[in-house]
Amino acid sequence: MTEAVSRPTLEAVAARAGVSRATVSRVVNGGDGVREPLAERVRQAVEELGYVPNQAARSLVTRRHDAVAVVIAEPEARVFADPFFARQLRGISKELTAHDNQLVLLLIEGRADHARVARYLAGGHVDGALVFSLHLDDPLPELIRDAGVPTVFGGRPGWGPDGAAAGPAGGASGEDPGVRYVDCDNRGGARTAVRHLVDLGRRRVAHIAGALDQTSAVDRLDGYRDVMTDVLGESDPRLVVESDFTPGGGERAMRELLDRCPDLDAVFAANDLTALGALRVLRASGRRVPEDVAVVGFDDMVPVTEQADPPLTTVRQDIEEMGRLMACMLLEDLPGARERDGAPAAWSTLPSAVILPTTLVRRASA
Amino acid sequence: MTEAVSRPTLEAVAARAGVSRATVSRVVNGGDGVREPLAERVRQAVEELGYVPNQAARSLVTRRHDAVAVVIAEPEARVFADPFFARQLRGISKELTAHDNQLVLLLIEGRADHARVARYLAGGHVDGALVFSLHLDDPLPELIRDAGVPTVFGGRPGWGPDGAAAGPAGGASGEDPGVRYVDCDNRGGARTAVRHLVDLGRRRVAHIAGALDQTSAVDRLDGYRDVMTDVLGESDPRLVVESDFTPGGGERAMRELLDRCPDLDAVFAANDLTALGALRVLRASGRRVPEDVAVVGFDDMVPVTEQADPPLTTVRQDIEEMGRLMACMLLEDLPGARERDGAPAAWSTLPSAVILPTTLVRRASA
DNA sequence: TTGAAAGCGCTAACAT
DNA sequence: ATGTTAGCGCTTTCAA
Repeated sequence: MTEAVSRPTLEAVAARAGVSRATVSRVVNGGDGVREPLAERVRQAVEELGYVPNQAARSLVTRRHDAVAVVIAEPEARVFADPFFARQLRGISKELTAHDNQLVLLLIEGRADHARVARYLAGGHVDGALVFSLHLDDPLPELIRDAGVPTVFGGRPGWGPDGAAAGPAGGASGEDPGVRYVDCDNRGGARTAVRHLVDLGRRRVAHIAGALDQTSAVDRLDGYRDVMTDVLGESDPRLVVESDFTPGGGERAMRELLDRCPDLDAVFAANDLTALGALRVLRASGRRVPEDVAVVGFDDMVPVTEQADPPLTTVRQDIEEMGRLMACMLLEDLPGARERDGAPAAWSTLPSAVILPTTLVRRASA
Repeated sequence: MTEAVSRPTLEAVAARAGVSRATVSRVVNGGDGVREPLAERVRQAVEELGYVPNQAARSLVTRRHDAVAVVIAEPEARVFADPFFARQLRGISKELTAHDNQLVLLLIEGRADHARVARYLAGGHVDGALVFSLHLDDPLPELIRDAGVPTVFGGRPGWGPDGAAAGPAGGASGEDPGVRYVDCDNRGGARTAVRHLVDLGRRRVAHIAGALDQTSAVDRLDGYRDVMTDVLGESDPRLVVESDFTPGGGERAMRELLDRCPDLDAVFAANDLTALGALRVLRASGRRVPEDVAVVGFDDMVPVTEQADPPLTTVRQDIEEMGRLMACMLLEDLPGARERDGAPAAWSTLPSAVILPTTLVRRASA
């Protein structure tokens, strides 16, 4: 193995530049308070020696790591079917990179991993955490709170006092004000979708819900119910089936729905993948989409929606932006954020929760 | 912000247990050479104080980080469409976790990021690197070599002397023996796929190749050609189109092929996503699959292949296992690997390159 | 503005 | 088997 030979230290650079370690340190960390000719000599030496600071030594004294953990707690299935996480990661990565922070990925596979992750976070190896895919019974939030690590959640956490999402225009809901999260306007997006179906003249609108132990699924269901009761005075429970955000689940749910209500004329699926499954079953049942049954999805995973047959009308959320914002929020919470980025007078602090808007993307299915 | 108060140090534990720091250190790191009653007292103290070792301090002296970088160099498109990376990451994560190593994710977006990543790796922040998705002109390998970090590649790197993959049964090809990588038997898998089509009686077998700046695409093309020349004495170049591993690319390629050779009776696509696009165009053109045109994909991304219409016959590779093996190989290269895992006498070293077998999964499309 | 010196928390020789 | 001690490479008072 090519073993890295011992890297040059501050000491070495100092010697070469003929200054003290302290001076080199100053130059390396922004160079305030070092006169130009000297600073230049130091930079020279750094360059020539190929000096790179030893992060461990630095962390030891600063107690900062410039690293953030990303915790993904999705047990199996969905992570693979769904480009969702790849997208979020991309957004997060961009933002972290821009601020010279590293991304430590923590994937949770099973029960034992919760403890492992909690220990890691509590161990002070990272400056903060970005946590995804919380399920209602998830032990993680509490463990994290105990760990005392600054944290931002992806998606509204479910343990808050209320089960209601924010209104269409965004703004934090009535949660524990300390909890920071980024989410899209699930409820509002769902309303838009269902309203669209209603505007198309559909009245027997079914909903294939996501896994209801996740707030996104709950909020979308609520949005669906909002419009249905608004329009019809009630929401027929037979038109709702809980599923799991996967194509296979979508198929099963669609069969169930057709069984119960063969005369349904529209379906709002909790996400695009579910819609895909529904589409297949509808086709197999001899129904035409959208003529007989109109279908709307959620997410707008472009490769999925555009390749669907027919191309899927759906509610778009900007997933990458959500990731970026999560990272942004977290970085803001970290000590030293302000100084490090040359933030001017108007240092605008993000609110405790950010709800991104959604938009309806019309394609052929509805 | 809930700010973590200063954690207990070794010193504190030592004081509480009434022993020296060295003794505590020994117990914490495996506890060899500490008599039981004492060791127990130390464990008590650790427990009571909730002591967690400071990784920075430890790294500073051991020069190890118990962290591995995963570098994904896919510019855009594919990462999102394809659950491929999620799967590999899962495999890697499992193996690293099992050996108490952390996963630092480095996503490469553009040209500037190469330098950033190289600097990071050279900076000695991680013990090793797992690198994916190399393209032929990629500057990364060289930068990494210079960085002197132990590295394992995902997929055969393209800069070696030969352009040929290993034989069907696996084994390293004639590369620089120092380069370590894990790949599936792309060429053999392609052969199996095309042979299957030929066995079905097809003779006008087309191939939609992947991006030919990646060895996986080249190897699959080679496998295709192997069989075609074997069966027909030649491989008609008009039956091959280069594409990009995406559904959209698959569509375009399929149209092109139908244009050139309307009488083709089979298609071997470089991956499942490409096959998906091809399927759509074939259907749109009024051709039945598999009656008129048989289609075979590559990868076996189950959510894709099973949901395809008709379900896709494909070549399966065990992606998660590839990830696991990559991590395994890297860990092996790291100093101290042997001692840390209680490896017995027969410490079997993985070969420099591992080629995993593929299997044909028959579904409805061929 | 620059330098000297004191640690940060830990491991690993070396003593005992 | 256990304790003592000397750093690992860096930042950060404090003096000059």
